[in-house]
Amino acid sequence: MKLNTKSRYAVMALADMAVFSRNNAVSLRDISLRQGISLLYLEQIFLRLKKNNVVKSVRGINGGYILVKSPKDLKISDILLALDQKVKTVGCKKESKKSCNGKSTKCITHHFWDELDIYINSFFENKKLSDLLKIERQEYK
Amino acid sequence: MKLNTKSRYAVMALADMAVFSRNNAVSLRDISLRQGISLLYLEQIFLRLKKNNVVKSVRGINGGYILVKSPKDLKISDILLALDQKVKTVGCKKESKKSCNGKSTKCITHHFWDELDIYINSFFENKKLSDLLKIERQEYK
DNA sequence: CAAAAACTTGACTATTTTAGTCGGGTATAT
DNA sequence: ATATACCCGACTAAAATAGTCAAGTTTTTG
Ligand code: FES
Ligand code: FES
Repeated sequence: MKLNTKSRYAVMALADMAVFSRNNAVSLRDISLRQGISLLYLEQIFLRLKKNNVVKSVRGINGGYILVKSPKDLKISDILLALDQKVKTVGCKKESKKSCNGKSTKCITHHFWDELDIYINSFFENKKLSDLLKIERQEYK
Repeated sequence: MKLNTKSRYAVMALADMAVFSRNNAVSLRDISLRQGISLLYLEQIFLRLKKNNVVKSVRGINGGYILVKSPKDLKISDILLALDQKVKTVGCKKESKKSCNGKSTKCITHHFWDELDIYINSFFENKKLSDLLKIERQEYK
């Protein structure tokens, strides 16, 4: 049960922006250098963040990205959602008639995993980007 | 963020045992038929459950497996642990000096993922196998 | 004893997912 | 003009996953 790097880097990059932007756009190049994330990979990630309205872009020479919401209002779940990373610990969909094992009845553990999904998602729902910064600010210059 | 099938099938199979054993050993063949899980795959899973003392085996003709603890006392985390599925949402190890991005300092989001891991693990720590059955019993014959 | 049921074990493999890279754009400030 | 930085689809190497296979051993029962 691992988070993929895309989600992790997204959160990392947005946290970086929250720390280093002073109301101006932050370029991916800077984020890449500070956080040690491949620039090309960041581009791919920010494409989706932009499409899902988490950031907006400024093109041209002093361009970069800007957070749409303030870190206080940006839920971590918004970030994960932008990257299709809704937590779904098992493949079995709530809606579909078919259960995970192909049978028509739900498997014996179905409800349990549902409960787990809700539990984890609520963690991400209740955390804001600003919550990360509070804790890390002392350690990180 | 998905659970692998090994862990899911393990929980499923043990729940099956809890329901269908009447103090006698339950054969993998029966579990396989009831739950629709490949027998060969179950063998692989139970090997580990046995090594980690979650079940014990009875060989020979009316053999099978028996839960070591009662469902009331068997934590879901014990099951996951037996399958090396400790929840570790990011690759970065607590102990190691190296952080996830290869730098010597921990990344800006490190603490957050730590918190998440603890949160999720506590879910598994606090759930017992018997908790699954309570809920499912009505739905499942 | 023989045969069948059921556990034991390591190795092997196809498929899928992940974690990126690449190439060729377009917009804009100076 | 030109450098900087976003834009976007397609591609790929490597790792993880989900499972199979082969070749056993042990124990019960007829
Ligand atoms: S039927 Fe939903 S998890 Fe198995
Ligand atoms: S340094 Fe630990 S998660 Fe990045």
